[in-house]
Amino acid sequence: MQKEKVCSKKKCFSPEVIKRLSLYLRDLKNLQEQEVEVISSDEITKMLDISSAQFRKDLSYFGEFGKRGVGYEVSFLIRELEKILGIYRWWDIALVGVGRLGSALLGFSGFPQFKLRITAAFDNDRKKIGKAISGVEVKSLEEMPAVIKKGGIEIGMICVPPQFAQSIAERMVGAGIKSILNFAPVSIKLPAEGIYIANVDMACELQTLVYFLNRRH
Amino acid sequence: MQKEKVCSKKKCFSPEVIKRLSLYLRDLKNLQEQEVEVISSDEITKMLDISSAQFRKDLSYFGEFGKRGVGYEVSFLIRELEKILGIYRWWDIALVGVGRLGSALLGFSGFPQFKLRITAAFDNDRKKIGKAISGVEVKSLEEMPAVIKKGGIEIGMICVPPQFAQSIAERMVGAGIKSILNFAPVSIKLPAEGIYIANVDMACELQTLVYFLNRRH
DNA sequence: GTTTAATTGTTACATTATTCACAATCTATT
DNA sequence: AATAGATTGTGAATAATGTAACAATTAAAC
Ligand SMILES: NC(=O)c1ccc[n+]([C@@H]2O[C@H](COP(=O)([O-])OP(=O)(O)OC[C@H]3O[C@@H](n4cnc5c(N)ncnc54)[C@H](O)[C@@H]3O)[C@@H](O)[C@H]2O)c1
Ligand SMILES: NC(=O)c1ccc[n+]([C@@H]2O[C@H](COP(=O)([O-])OP(=O)(O)OC[C@H]3O[C@@H](n4cnc5c(N)ncnc54)[C@H](O)[C@@H]3O)[C@@H](O)[C@H]2O)c1
Repeated sequence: MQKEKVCSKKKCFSPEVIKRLSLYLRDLKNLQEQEVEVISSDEITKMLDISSAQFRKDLSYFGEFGKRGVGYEVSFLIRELEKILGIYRWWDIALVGVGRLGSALLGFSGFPQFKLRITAAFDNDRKKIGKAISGVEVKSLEEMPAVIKKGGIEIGMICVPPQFAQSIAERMVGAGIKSILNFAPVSIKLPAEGIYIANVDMACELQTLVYFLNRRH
Repeated sequence: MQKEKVCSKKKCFSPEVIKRLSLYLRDLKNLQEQEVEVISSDEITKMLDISSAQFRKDLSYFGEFGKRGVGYEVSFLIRELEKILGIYRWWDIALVGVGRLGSALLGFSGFPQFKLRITAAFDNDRKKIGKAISGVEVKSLEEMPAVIKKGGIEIGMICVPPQFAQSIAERMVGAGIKSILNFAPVSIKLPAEGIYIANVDMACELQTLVYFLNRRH
Protein backbone atom coordinates (compact mmCIF):
# COMPACT_ATOMS: atom_id res chain seq x y z
CA MET A 1 0.00 0.00 0.00
CA GLN A 2 1.29 3.49 -0.67
CA LYS A 3 2.17 5.62 2.29
CA GLU A 4 0.80 9.02 1.27
CA LYS A 5 -1.47 10.74 3.69
CA VAL A 6 -5.14 10.73 3.14
CA CYS A 7 -7.67 13.45 3.97
CA SER A 8 -11.28 13.43 5.07
CA LYS A 9 -13.61 16.28 5.88
CA LYS A 10 -11.88 16.67 9.19
CA LYS A 11 -8.15 16.10 8.91
CA CYS A 12 -5.33 14.17 7.32
CA PHE A 13 -4.45 10.73 8.58
CA SER A 14 -2.34 7.77 7.66
CA PRO A 15 -3.55 4.72 5.76
CA GLU A 16 -2.92 2.77 8.96
CA VAL A 17 -6.09 4.37 10.29
CA ILE A 18 -8.08 2.63 7.57
CA LYS A 19 -6.54 -0.73 8.36
CA ARG A 20 -7.50 -0.30 11.99
CA LEU A 21 -11.02 0.77 11.09
CA SER A 22 -11.51 -2.47 9.22
CA LEU A 23 -10.22 -4.40 12.21
CA TYR A 24 -12.72 -2.57 14.41
CA LEU A 25 -15.45 -3.42 11.95
CA ARG A 26 -14.48 -7.08 11.95
CA ASP A 27 -14.56 -7.29 15.73
CA LEU A 28 -17.78 -5.31 15.98
CA LYS A 29 -19.44 -7.83 13.72
CA ASN A 30 -18.25 -10.62 15.96
CA LEU A 31 -19.64 -8.73 18.96
CA GLN A 32 -22.94 -8.29 17.18
CA GLU A 33 -23.16 -12.04 16.69
CA GLN A 34 -22.65 -12.41 20.42
CA GLU A 35 -25.55 -9.99 20.81
CA VAL A 36 -23.52 -7.24 22.43
CA GLU A 37 -25.44 -4.03 21.78
CA VAL A 38 -23.23 -1.34 23.30
CA ILE A 39 -19.49 -1.30 23.82
CA SER A 40 -16.96 1.17 25.19
CA SER A 41 -13.69 2.09 23.51
CA ASP A 42 -11.95 0.49 26.46
CA GLU A 43 -13.62 -2.87 26.07
CA ILE A 44 -13.30 -3.20 22.31
CA THR A 45 -9.63 -2.33 22.29
CA LYS A 46 -8.82 -4.88 24.98
CA MET A 47 -9.17 -7.61 22.36
CA LEU A 48 -7.01 -5.82 19.85
CA ASP A 49 -3.54 -4.61 20.77
CA ILE A 50 -4.57 -0.96 20.50
CA SER A 51 -5.18 1.79 23.06
CA SER A 52 -8.66 3.14 23.62
CA ALA A 53 -7.42 6.65 22.83
CA GLN A 54 -6.27 5.40 19.46
CA PHE A 55 -9.68 3.95 18.76
CA ARG A 56 -11.46 7.18 19.63
CA LYS A 57 -9.00 9.24 17.65
CA ASP A 58 -9.33 7.05 14.60
CA LEU A 59 -13.09 7.53 14.63
CA SER A 60 -12.79 11.26 15.26
CA TYR A 61 -11.35 11.75 11.77
CA PHE A 62 -14.76 10.87 10.40
CA GLY A 63 -17.26 12.20 12.93
CA GLU A 64 -18.84 11.45 16.29
CA PHE A 65 -20.25 7.97 16.64
CA GLY A 66 -20.44 7.35 20.38
CA LYS A 67 -22.44 8.62 23.33
CA ARG A 68 -20.40 10.14 26.15
CA GLY A 69 -20.81 8.30 29.38
CA VAL A 70 -22.26 5.33 27.52
CA GLY A 71 -20.18 3.97 24.66
CA TYR A 72 -20.88 2.98 21.09
CA GLU A 73 -24.01 1.32 19.81
CA VAL A 74 -22.61 -1.70 17.98
CA SER A 75 -25.08 -1.84 15.10
CA PHE A 76 -24.86 1.91 14.48
CA LEU A 77 -21.08 1.93 14.50
CA ILE A 78 -21.00 -1.02 12.11
CA ARG A 79 -23.21 0.86 9.68
CA GLU A 80 -21.11 4.00 9.94
CA LEU A 81 -17.83 2.13 9.46
CA GLU A 82 -19.30 0.38 6.45
CA LYS A 83 -20.14 3.76 4.97
CA ILE A 84 -16.65 5.09 5.67
CA LEU A 85 -14.94 2.06 4.21
CA GLY A 86 -17.11 1.94 1.13
CA ILE A 87 -19.13 -1.17 1.92
CA TYR A 88 -22.36 0.08 0.41
CA ARG A 89 -22.20 -2.07 -2.72
CA TRP A 90 -20.50 -5.21 -3.93
CA TRP A 91 -16.85 -5.00 -4.95
CA ASP A 92 -15.89 -7.51 -7.59
CA ILE A 93 -12.46 -9.08 -7.76
CA ALA A 94 -10.55 -10.73 -10.59
CA LEU A 95 -8.13 -13.45 -9.51
CA VAL A 96 -5.24 -14.66 -11.67
CA GLY A 97 -3.53 -17.96 -10.91
CA VAL A 98 -5.95 -20.69 -9.85
CA GLY A 99 -3.40 -22.90 -8.12
CA ARG A 100 -3.31 -23.94 -4.49
CA LEU A 101 -3.58 -20.44 -3.05
CA GLY A 102 -5.89 -19.11 -5.74
CA SER A 103 -8.32 -22.02 -5.21
CA ALA A 104 -8.26 -21.47 -1.46
CA LEU A 105 -9.10 -17.81 -1.92
CA LEU A 106 -11.93 -18.68 -4.31
CA GLY A 107 -13.42 -20.75 -1.52
CA PHE A 108 -12.78 -18.25 1.27
CA SER A 109 -16.02 -17.53 3.09
CA GLY A 110 -14.77 -14.36 4.76
CA PHE A 111 -15.17 -12.08 1.75
CA PRO A 112 -18.95 -11.73 1.31
CA GLN A 113 -19.31 -10.25 4.79
CA PHE A 114 -17.41 -7.23 3.51
CA LYS A 115 -19.21 -7.19 0.18
CA LEU A 116 -16.15 -8.55 -1.54
CA ARG A 117 -16.51 -11.35 -4.09
CA ILE A 118 -14.27 -12.97 -6.63
CA THR A 119 -16.32 -12.93 -9.82
CA ALA A 120 -13.65 -13.85 -12.34
CA ALA A 121 -10.67 -16.21 -12.29
CA PHE A 122 -7.95 -16.68 -14.90
CA ASP A 123 -5.17 -19.16 -15.49
CA ASN A 124 -2.96 -20.14 -18.39
CA ASP A 125 -3.16 -23.85 -17.72
CA ARG A 126 -5.35 -25.44 -20.43
CA LYS A 127 -6.35 -28.19 -18.00
CA LYS A 128 -7.89 -25.67 -15.61
CA ILE A 129 -9.64 -23.43 -18.12
CA GLY A 130 -13.35 -24.15 -18.35
CA LYS A 131 -13.59 -25.76 -14.91
CA ALA A 132 -15.52 -24.07 -12.13
CA ILE A 133 -13.95 -23.62 -8.70
CA SER A 134 -16.28 -22.58 -5.89
CA GLY A 135 -18.76 -21.54 -8.52
CA VAL A 136 -16.39 -19.37 -10.53
CA GLU A 137 -15.42 -20.51 -14.02
CA VAL A 138 -11.71 -20.40 -14.78
CA LYS A 139 -11.06 -18.49 -17.98
CA SER A 140 -8.02 -18.03 -20.17
CA LEU A 141 -5.82 -14.98 -19.83
CA GLU A 142 -6.84 -13.85 -23.31
CA GLU A 143 -10.38 -13.35 -22.07
CA MET A 144 -9.26 -11.22 -19.13
CA PRO A 145 -9.45 -7.73 -20.68
CA ALA A 146 -12.96 -8.25 -21.96
CA VAL A 147 -14.24 -9.79 -18.74
CA ILE A 148 -12.72 -7.08 -16.57
CA LYS A 149 -14.05 -4.31 -18.77
CA LYS A 150 -17.51 -5.82 -19.11
CA GLY A 151 -17.80 -6.40 -15.36
CA GLY A 152 -16.26 -3.05 -14.44
CA ILE A 153 -13.91 -4.97 -12.13
CA GLU A 154 -11.44 -2.71 -10.35
CA ILE A 155 -9.69 -5.10 -7.91
CA GLY A 156 -7.21 -7.77 -8.90
CA MET A 157 -5.53 -10.57 -6.95
CA ILE A 158 -2.24 -12.03 -8.06
CA CYS A 159 -1.70 -15.71 -7.23
CA VAL A 160 0.74 -16.71 -9.95
CA PRO A 161 4.35 -17.77 -9.38
CA PRO A 162 6.65 -14.81 -8.63
CA GLN A 163 8.34 -14.67 -12.04
CA PHE A 164 5.00 -13.93 -13.74
CA ALA A 165 3.62 -11.48 -11.21
CA GLN A 166 4.98 -8.29 -12.80
CA SER A 167 3.63 -9.12 -16.22
CA ILE A 168 0.23 -10.13 -14.84
CA ALA A 169 0.08 -6.86 -12.90
CA GLU A 170 0.71 -4.92 -16.10
CA ARG A 171 -1.93 -6.84 -18.01
CA MET A 172 -4.42 -6.30 -15.19
CA VAL A 173 -3.84 -2.57 -15.18
CA GLY A 174 -4.06 -2.54 -18.96
CA ALA A 175 -7.46 -4.16 -18.65
CA GLY A 176 -8.75 -1.54 -16.22
CA ILE A 177 -7.83 -2.87 -12.78
CA LYS A 178 -7.27 -0.04 -10.31
CA SER A 179 -5.92 -1.85 -7.27
CA ILE A 180 -4.11 -5.09 -6.68
CA LEU A 181 -3.59 -7.49 -3.81
CA ASN A 182 -0.39 -9.36 -4.56
CA PHE A 183 0.46 -12.69 -2.96
CA ALA A 184 3.58 -13.39 -5.00
CA PRO A 185 6.74 -12.75 -3.01
CA VAL A 186 8.20 -10.11 -5.33
CA SER A 187 8.16 -6.34 -5.49
CA ILE A 188 5.91 -5.17 -8.26
CA LYS A 189 6.66 -1.92 -10.05
CA LEU A 190 3.46 0.02 -10.42
CA PRO A 191 2.71 0.13 -14.11
CA ALA A 192 0.73 3.39 -13.86
CA GLU A 193 -0.06 6.28 -11.52
CA GLY A 194 -2.99 6.03 -9.19
CA ILE A 195 -2.92 2.24 -8.89
CA TYR A 196 -2.95 0.92 -5.35
CA ILE A 197 -1.05 -2.19 -4.56
CA ALA A 198 -0.97 -4.15 -1.31
CA ASN A 199 1.28 -7.11 -0.69
CA VAL A 200 0.82 -10.12 1.51
CA ASP A 201 4.08 -11.96 2.02
CA MET A 202 3.68 -14.85 4.40
CA ALA A 203 7.34 -15.75 4.55
CA CYS A 204 8.13 -12.17 5.62
CA GLU A 205 5.56 -12.35 8.38
CA LEU A 206 7.12 -15.57 9.64
CA GLN A 207 10.57 -14.08 9.35
CA THR A 208 9.60 -11.43 11.86
CA LEU A 209 8.38 -14.10 14.24
CA VAL A 210 11.64 -15.99 13.82
CA TYR A 211 13.65 -12.87 14.61
CA PHE A 212 11.82 -12.40 17.87
CA LEU A 213 12.00 -16.08 18.75
CA ASN A 214 15.69 -16.00 18.11
CA ARG A 215 16.58 -13.03 20.25
CA ARG A 216 14.83 -14.22 23.37
CA HIS A 217 17.96 -15.95 24.52
CA MET B 1 2.90 -8.57 16.12
CA GLN B 2 3.52 -6.71 19.34
CA LYS B 3 4.68 -3.13 19.13
CA GLU B 4 7.33 -2.99 21.85
CA LYS B 5 10.68 -1.64 20.89
CA VAL B 6 13.53 -3.98 20.26
CA CYS B 7 17.21 -3.41 20.95
CA SER B 8 20.40 -4.57 19.27
CA LYS B 9 24.02 -3.86 20.09
CA LYS B 10 23.61 -0.43 18.58
CA LYS B 11 20.19 1.06 19.32
CA CYS B 12 16.51 0.49 19.75
CA PHE B 13 14.24 0.16 16.76
CA SER B 14 10.74 -0.84 15.86
CA PRO B 15 9.65 -4.28 14.68
CA GLU B 16 8.90 -2.62 11.34
CA VAL B 17 12.65 -2.59 10.79
CA ILE B 18 12.66 -6.37 10.87
CA LYS B 19 9.83 -6.62 8.39
CA ARG B 20 11.74 -4.38 6.02
CA LEU B 21 14.94 -6.37 6.48
CA SER B 22 13.15 -9.49 5.35
CA LEU B 23 11.83 -7.64 2.31
CA TYR B 24 15.37 -6.56 1.50
CA LEU B 25 16.52 -10.13 1.85
CA ARG B 26 13.79 -11.37 -0.44
CA ASP B 27 14.68 -8.87 -3.14
CA LEU B 28 18.41 -9.45 -2.73
CA LYS B 29 17.85 -13.13 -3.39
CA ASN B 30 15.96 -12.28 -6.54
CA LEU B 31 18.83 -10.00 -7.60
CA GLN B 32 21.28 -12.79 -6.91
CA GLU B 33 19.37 -15.05 -9.27
CA GLN B 34 19.68 -12.35 -11.90
CA GLU B 35 23.42 -12.44 -11.20
CA VAL B 36 23.63 -8.91 -9.86
CA GLU B 37 26.73 -8.82 -7.65
CA VAL B 38 26.76 -5.31 -6.24
CA ILE B 39 23.88 -2.94 -5.64
CA SER B 40 23.50 0.56 -4.19
CA SER B 41 20.92 1.55 -1.61
CA ASP B 42 19.39 3.78 -4.27
CA GLU B 43 18.85 0.98 -6.75
CA ILE B 44 17.50 -1.62 -4.39
CA THR B 45 14.97 0.71 -2.85
CA LYS B 46 13.62 1.80 -6.22
CA MET B 47 11.81 -1.54 -6.45
CA LEU B 48 10.39 -1.30 -2.98
CA ASP B 49 8.46 1.76 -1.89
CA ILE B 50 11.14 2.78 0.59
CA SER B 51 13.75 5.58 0.65
CA SER B 52 17.43 4.77 0.33
CA ALA B 53 18.11 6.55 3.62
CA GLN B 54 15.65 4.22 5.30
CA PHE B 55 17.46 1.22 3.90
CA ARG B 56 20.84 2.44 5.12
CA LYS B 57 19.48 3.37 8.52
CA ASP B 58 17.77 0.01 8.95
CA LEU B 59 21.08 -1.73 8.32
CA SER B 60 22.97 0.66 10.56
CA TYR B 61 21.19 -0.76 13.61
CA PHE B 62 23.16 -3.95 13.06
CA GLY B 63 26.52 -2.86 11.68
CA GLU B 64 28.22 -1.72 8.50
CA PHE B 65 27.63 -3.89 5.48
CA GLY B 66 28.38 -1.68 2.48
CA LYS B 67 31.42 -0.10 0.91
CA ARG B 68 31.32 3.68 0.60
CA GLY B 69 31.49 4.86 -2.96
CA VAL B 70 30.57 1.36 -4.16
CA GLY B 71 27.46 -0.17 -2.69
CA TYR B 72 26.59 -3.52 -1.17
CA GLU B 73 27.91 -6.88 -2.23
CA VAL B 74 24.74 -8.87 -2.77
CA SER B 75 25.93 -12.26 -1.55
CA PHE B 76 27.60 -10.80 1.53
CA LEU B 77 24.55 -8.74 2.48
CA ILE B 78 22.33 -11.80 2.04
CA ARG B 79 24.49 -13.76 4.44
CA GLU B 80 24.53 -10.95 6.98
CA LEU B 81 20.77 -10.45 6.81
CA GLU B 82 20.28 -14.17 7.24
CA LYS B 83 22.39 -14.02 10.39
CA ILE B 84 20.45 -11.04 11.72
CA LEU B 85 17.09 -12.61 11.01
CA GLY B 86 18.02 -15.98 12.46
CA ILE B 87 18.20 -17.98 9.24
CA TYR B 88 21.09 -20.16 10.32
CA ARG B 89 19.07 -23.28 11.02
CA TRP B 90 15.71 -24.74 10.09
CA TRP B 91 12.62 -23.39 11.81
CA ASP B 92 9.85 -25.92 12.09
CA ILE B 93 6.20 -24.98 11.97
CA ALA B 94 3.08 -26.74 13.22
CA LEU B 95 -0.06 -26.02 11.22
CA VAL B 96 -3.57 -26.56 12.55
CA GLY B 97 -6.54 -26.75 10.18
CA VAL B 98 -5.76 -28.61 6.97
CA GLY B 99 -8.57 -27.12 4.89
CA ARG B 100 -8.28 -25.07 1.74
CA LEU B 101 -5.86 -22.52 3.12
CA GLY B 102 -3.94 -24.97 5.27
CA SER B 103 -3.38 -27.30 2.31
CA ALA B 104 -2.21 -24.39 0.16
CA LEU B 105 0.30 -23.39 2.81
CA LEU B 106 1.53 -26.97 3.13
CA GLY B 107 2.34 -26.82 -0.57
CA PHE B 108 3.84 -23.34 -0.55
CA SER B 109 7.29 -23.43 -2.09
CA GLY B 110 8.39 -20.06 -0.70
CA PHE B 111 9.17 -21.27 2.80
CA PRO B 112 12.32 -23.42 2.40
CA GLN B 113 14.25 -20.47 0.99
CA PHE B 114 13.98 -18.89 4.42
CA LYS B 115 14.62 -22.15 6.24
CA LEU B 116 11.01 -22.38 7.23
CA ARG B 117 9.19 -25.71 6.93
CA ILE B 118 5.88 -27.05 8.06
CA THR B 119 6.76 -30.33 9.75
CA ALA B 120 3.49 -31.11 11.48
CA ALA B 121 -0.15 -30.65 10.56
CA PHE B 122 -3.25 -31.23 12.66
CA ASP B 123 -6.97 -31.38 12.03
CA ASN B 124 -10.00 -32.70 13.85
CA ASP B 125 -11.65 -34.13 10.77
CA ARG B 126 -11.42 -37.95 10.94
CA LYS B 127 -11.44 -38.13 7.15
CA LYS B 128 -8.27 -36.06 6.92
CA ILE B 129 -6.28 -37.64 9.71
CA GLY B 130 -3.71 -40.11 8.45
CA LYS B 131 -3.53 -38.64 4.96
CA ALA B 132 -0.37 -36.92 3.77
CA ILE B 133 -0.56 -33.48 2.16
CA SER B 134 2.58 -32.26 0.40
CA GLY B 135 4.49 -34.91 2.29
CA VAL B 136 3.22 -34.00 5.74
CA GLU B 137 0.98 -36.44 7.54
CA VAL B 138 -2.16 -34.97 9.06
CA LYS B 139 -2.47 -35.92 12.71
CA SER B 140 -5.24 -35.59 15.26
CA LEU B 141 -5.30 -32.71 17.71
CA GLU B 142 -4.75 -35.13 20.57
CA GLU B 143 -1.30 -35.90 19.21
CA MET B 144 -0.35 -32.23 18.98
CA PRO B 145 1.26 -31.70 22.41
CA ALA B 146 3.52 -34.72 22.04
CA VAL B 147 4.55 -33.91 18.47
CA ILE B 148 5.30 -30.27 19.27
CA LYS B 149 7.28 -31.17 22.35
CA LYS B 150 9.21 -33.96 20.68
CA GLY B 151 10.07 -31.81 17.66
CA GLY B 152 10.82 -28.70 19.73
CA ILE B 153 8.48 -26.80 17.42
CA GLU B 154 8.12 -23.15 18.39
CA ILE B 155 6.04 -21.69 15.53
CA GLY B 156 2.36 -22.35 14.96
CA MET B 157 0.00 -21.46 12.13
CA ILE B 158 -3.72 -21.21 12.68
CA CYS B 159 -5.90 -22.12 9.70
CA VAL B 160 -9.09 -23.21 11.45
CA PRO B 161 -12.44 -21.41 11.22
CA PRO B 162 -12.53 -18.24 13.33
CA GLN B 163 -14.65 -19.62 16.15
CA PHE B 164 -12.01 -22.22 17.01
CA ALA B 165 -8.96 -20.02 16.65
CA GLN B 166 -8.76 -18.85 20.27
CA SER B 167 -8.95 -22.34 21.68
CA ILE B 168 -6.39 -23.67 19.19
CA ALA B 169 -4.05 -20.81 20.12
CA GLU B 170 -4.34 -21.77 23.77
CA ARG B 171 -3.69 -25.42 23.06
CA MET B 172 -0.69 -24.52 20.93
CA VAL B 173 0.83 -22.41 23.66
CA GLY B 174 0.08 -25.13 26.18
CA ALA B 175 2.07 -27.51 24.01
CA GLY B 176 5.09 -25.24 23.85
CA ILE B 177 4.50 -23.00 20.83
CA LYS B 178 6.16 -19.61 21.27
CA SER B 179 4.87 -17.67 18.28
CA ILE B 180 1.82 -17.86 16.10
CA LEU B 181 0.83 -16.75 12.63
CA ASN B 182 -2.93 -16.49 12.62
CA PHE B 183 -5.00 -16.54 9.44
CA ALA B 184 -8.40 -16.66 11.12
CA PRO B 185 -10.12 -13.29 11.00
CA VAL B 186 -10.48 -12.86 14.75
CA SER B 187 -8.50 -11.14 17.47
CA ILE B 188 -6.74 -13.69 19.60
CA LYS B 189 -6.06 -12.96 23.25
CA LEU B 190 -2.53 -13.96 24.05
CA PRO B 191 -2.76 -16.87 26.45
CA ALA B 192 0.64 -16.15 28.02
CA GLU B 193 3.39 -13.54 28.26
CA GLY B 194 6.21 -13.59 25.76
CA ILE B 195 4.22 -15.22 22.97
CA TYR B 196 4.41 -13.40 19.65
CA ILE B 197 1.41 -13.35 17.43
CA ALA B 198 1.12 -12.01 13.90
CA ASN B 199 -2.13 -11.84 11.99
CA VAL B 200 -2.81 -12.00 8.29
CA ASP B 201 -6.30 -10.79 7.49
CA MET B 202 -6.90 -10.77 3.79
CA ALA B 203 -10.31 -9.17 3.97
CA CYS B 204 -8.81 -6.26 5.92
CA GLU B 205 -6.12 -5.78 3.29
CA LEU B 206 -8.77 -5.65 0.60
CA GLN B 207 -10.86 -3.30 2.69
CA THR B 208 -8.05 -0.78 2.60
CA LEU B 209 -7.88 -1.06 -1.16
CA VAL B 210 -11.62 -0.54 -1.38
CA TYR B 211 -11.38 2.59 0.75
CA PHE B 212 -8.84 4.10 -1.59
CA LEU B 213 -10.72 3.05 -4.69
CA ASN B 214 -13.83 4.60 -3.29
CA ARG B 215 -12.48 8.01 -2.46
CA ARG B 216 -10.88 8.65 -5.83
CA HIS B 217 -14.09 10.24 -7.09
C1' DG C 1 -33.35 18.18 40.06
C1' DT C 2 -28.78 17.36 41.76
C1' DT C 3 -25.08 14.33 42.27
C1' DT C 4 -22.22 10.58 40.79
C1' DA C 5 -19.97 7.52 37.78
C1' DA C 6 -18.91 6.53 33.23
C1' DT C 7 -17.09 7.46 28.84
C1' DT C 8 -16.58 10.20 24.76
C1' DG C 9 -14.13 13.70 21.66
C1' DT C 10 -10.26 16.49 21.26
C1' DT C 11 -6.38 19.33 22.35
C1' DA C 12 -1.83 19.42 23.88
C1' DC C 13 2.07 16.67 24.60
C1' DA C 14 5.42 12.88 24.11
C1' DT C 15 7.28 9.55 21.54
C1' DT C 16 8.71 7.30 17.37
C1' DA C 17 9.91 7.07 12.71
C1' DT C 18 11.73 9.03 8.58
C1' DT C 19 14.37 12.03 5.90
C1' DC C 20 18.13 15.24 5.24
C1' DA C 21 22.57 16.42 4.67
C1' DC C 22 27.17 15.79 4.76
C1' DA C 23 31.74 13.96 6.41
C1' DA C 24 33.99 9.70 5.55
C1' DT C 25 35.54 6.50 2.41
C1' DC C 26 36.19 3.92 -1.70
C1' DT C 27 37.46 3.25 -6.88
C1' DA C 28 38.89 4.68 -11.11
C1' DT C 29 41.32 7.89 -13.77
C1' DT C 30 44.85 10.81 -15.02
C1' DA D 1 49.66 10.44 -5.74
C1' DA D 2 46.24 13.70 -6.47
C1' DT D 3 41.54 14.41 -8.18
C1' DA D 4 36.79 13.40 -9.33
C1' DG D 5 32.71 10.94 -8.80
C1' DA D 6 30.05 7.75 -6.27
C1' DT D 7 27.88 6.10 -2.28
C1' DT D 8 27.84 4.78 2.55
C1' DG D 9 26.88 5.61 7.59
C1' DT D 10 24.94 8.57 10.83
C1' DG D 11 23.71 12.64 13.95
C1' DA D 12 20.57 16.30 13.63
C1' DA D 13 16.25 18.05 11.86
C1' DT D 14 11.78 17.15 10.61
C1' DA D 15 7.59 14.77 10.25
C1' DA D 16 4.37 11.47 11.71
C1' DT D 17 2.12 8.91 15.01
C1' DG D 18 0.44 7.64 19.41
C1' DT D 19 -0.76 8.79 24.28
C1' DA D 20 -2.49 11.25 28.09
C1' DA D 21 -5.44 14.21 30.14
C1' DC D 22 -9.50 16.43 30.74
C1' DA D 23 -13.72 19.23 29.61
C1' DA D 24 -18.08 17.90 27.83
C1' DT D 25 -21.85 15.01 28.00
C1' DT D 26 -24.81 11.21 29.21
C1' DA D 27 -27.62 8.17 32.21
C1' DA D 28 -28.76 6.42 36.43
C1' DA D 29 -29.27 6.90 41.41
C1' DC D 30 -31.04 9.23 45.06
N1 LIG E 1 0.48 -21.78 -1.63
C1 LIG E 1 0.51 -20.89 -0.69
O1 LIG E 1 0.04 -21.10 0.40
C2 LIG E 1 1.14 -19.55 -0.93
C3 LIG E 1 1.38 -18.74 0.17
C4 LIG E 1 1.92 -17.48 -0.01
C5 LIG E 1 2.22 -17.05 -1.28
N2 LIG E 1 2.00 -17.84 -2.33
C6 LIG E 1 2.32 -17.33 -3.66
O2 LIG E 1 1.16 -17.36 -4.43
C7 LIG E 1 1.49 -17.72 -5.77
C8 LIG E 1 0.78 -18.98 -6.13
O3 LIG E 1 1.16 -20.02 -5.26
P1 LIG E 1 0.54 -21.47 -5.36
O4 LIG E 1 1.11 -22.24 -4.24
O5 LIG E 1 -0.93 -21.36 -5.47
O6 LIG E 1 1.17 -21.97 -6.71
P2 LIG E 1 0.56 -23.02 -7.73
O7 LIG E 1 1.69 -23.48 -8.58
O8 LIG E 1 -0.26 -24.02 -7.02
O9 LIG E 1 -0.43 -22.16 -8.62
C9 LIG E 1 0.01 -21.23 -9.56
C10 LIG E 1 -1.09 -21.10 -10.63
O10 LIG E 1 -0.76 -20.03 -11.50
C11 LIG E 1 -0.95 -20.48 -12.83
N3 LIG E 1 -0.07 -19.69 -13.68
C12 LIG E 1 1.27 -19.79 -13.82
N4 LIG E 1 1.73 -18.87 -14.65
C13 LIG E 1 0.65 -18.17 -15.06
C14 LIG E 1 0.49 -17.07 -15.93
N5 LIG E 1 1.52 -16.52 -16.55
N6 LIG E 1 -0.74 -16.61 -16.13
C15 LIG E 1 -1.79 -17.17 -15.52
N7 LIG E 1 -1.70 -18.20 -14.65
C16 LIG E 1 -0.49 -18.69 -14.45
C17 LIG E 1 -0.64 -21.95 -12.82
O11 LIG E 1 -1.25 -22.59 -13.89
C18 LIG E 1 -1.21 -22.37 -11.47
O12 LIG E 1 -2.57 -22.69 -11.60
C19 LIG E 1 2.99 -17.84 -5.79
O13 LIG E 1 3.55 -16.62 -6.17
C20 LIG E 1 3.33 -18.15 -4.38
O14 LIG E 1 4.62 -17.73 -4.06
C21 LIG E 1 1.45 -19.09 -2.18
N1 LIG F 1 -9.52 -20.04 2.24
C1 LIG F 1 -8.81 -18.92 2.24
O1 LIG F 1 -8.26 -18.52 1.22
C2 LIG F 1 -8.67 -18.11 3.47
C3 LIG F 1 -8.16 -16.84 3.35
C4 LIG F 1 -7.98 -16.06 4.50
C5 LIG F 1 -8.31 -16.57 5.72
N2 LIG F 1 -8.81 -17.79 5.83
C6 LIG F 1 -9.12 -18.29 7.15
O2 LIG F 1 -8.41 -19.48 7.37
C7 LIG F 1 -9.19 -20.39 8.11
C8 LIG F 1 -9.37 -21.64 7.30
O3 LIG F 1 -10.03 -21.33 6.08
P1 LIG F 1 -10.30 -22.43 5.00
O4 LIG F 1 -10.91 -21.74 3.85
O5 LIG F 1 -9.11 -23.25 4.79
O6 LIG F 1 -11.43 -23.29 5.71
P2 LIG F 1 -11.74 -24.84 5.53
O7 LIG F 1 -13.10 -25.04 6.06
O8 LIG F 1 -11.44 -25.26 4.16
O9 LIG F 1 -10.70 -25.55 6.49
C9 LIG F 1 -10.79 -25.52 7.86
C10 LIG F 1 -10.11 -26.78 8.39
O10 LIG F 1 -10.01 -26.68 9.80
C11 LIG F 1 -10.43 -27.93 10.34
N3 LIG F 1 -10.92 -27.66 11.69
C12 LIG F 1 -12.09 -27.11 12.05
N4 LIG F 1 -12.18 -27.00 13.37
C13 LIG F 1 -11.04 -27.51 13.87
C14 LIG F 1 -10.55 -27.69 15.16
N5 LIG F 1 -11.25 -27.29 16.23
N6 LIG F 1 -9.35 -28.25 15.30
C15 LIG F 1 -8.64 -28.65 14.24
N7 LIG F 1 -9.06 -28.51 12.99
C16 LIG F 1 -10.25 -27.94 12.81
C17 LIG F 1 -11.46 -28.45 9.41
O11 LIG F 1 -11.57 -29.86 9.54
C18 LIG F 1 -10.87 -28.04 8.08
O12 LIG F 1 -9.99 -29.00 7.58
C19 LIG F 1 -10.48 -19.69 8.41
O13 LIG F 1 -10.37 -19.03 9.64
C20 LIG F 1 -10.56 -18.67 7.32
O14 LIG F 1 -11.33 -17.53 7.71
C21 LIG F 1 -8.99 -18.59 4.72
